[in-house]
Amino acid sequence: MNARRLACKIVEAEAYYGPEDPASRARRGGDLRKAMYGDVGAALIYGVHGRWLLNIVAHEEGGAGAVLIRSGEPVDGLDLMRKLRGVRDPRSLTTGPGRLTEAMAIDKSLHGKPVYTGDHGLWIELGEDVPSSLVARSRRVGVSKDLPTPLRFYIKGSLYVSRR
DNA sequence: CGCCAGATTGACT
DNA sequence: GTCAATCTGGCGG
Repeated sequence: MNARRLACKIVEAEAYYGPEDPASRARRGGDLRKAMYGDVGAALIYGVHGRWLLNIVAHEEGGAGAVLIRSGEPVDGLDLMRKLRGVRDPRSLTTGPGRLTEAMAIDKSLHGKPVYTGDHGLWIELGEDVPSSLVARSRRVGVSKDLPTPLRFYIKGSLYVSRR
């Protein structure tokens, strides 16, 4: 096992659509908008409130959108995560979008990289199947202008979900 | 170049 | 529960 590998299981995510979504960054201009229309499966990383947030570009042909990775359950490299975060409690390591990126050493340098290959330091693998009975949904967290549709998905009962 | 909103967090009452 | 520090990207001048 590679001591430098940092791994966690994604337990919480949110969907963001294109310009029709009032909370979407595709609504504004610039590089973020371009990225949301760009290659599906690319990491989309941007800063808010002094933190980095990890998204994966996801949309239909010709559309725009992304999935925000909000929370994870630490799997590998806990010691290094503790060092990066400066806390010991596993629940405060990767629980929350800003905490997750800090614990996993994710920053803007990984922006635009595809997450389905591992040759640049960041990748996502398929894990075990999660029965849909274990997936709960709610409205998005921290969004000032949310859609009426619940677009946050998380694993029911997981201790590593940011909000219950 | 300055202003300001924001998909957050941690400290505090 | 409340509140302010944080800093990047977008946008106006």
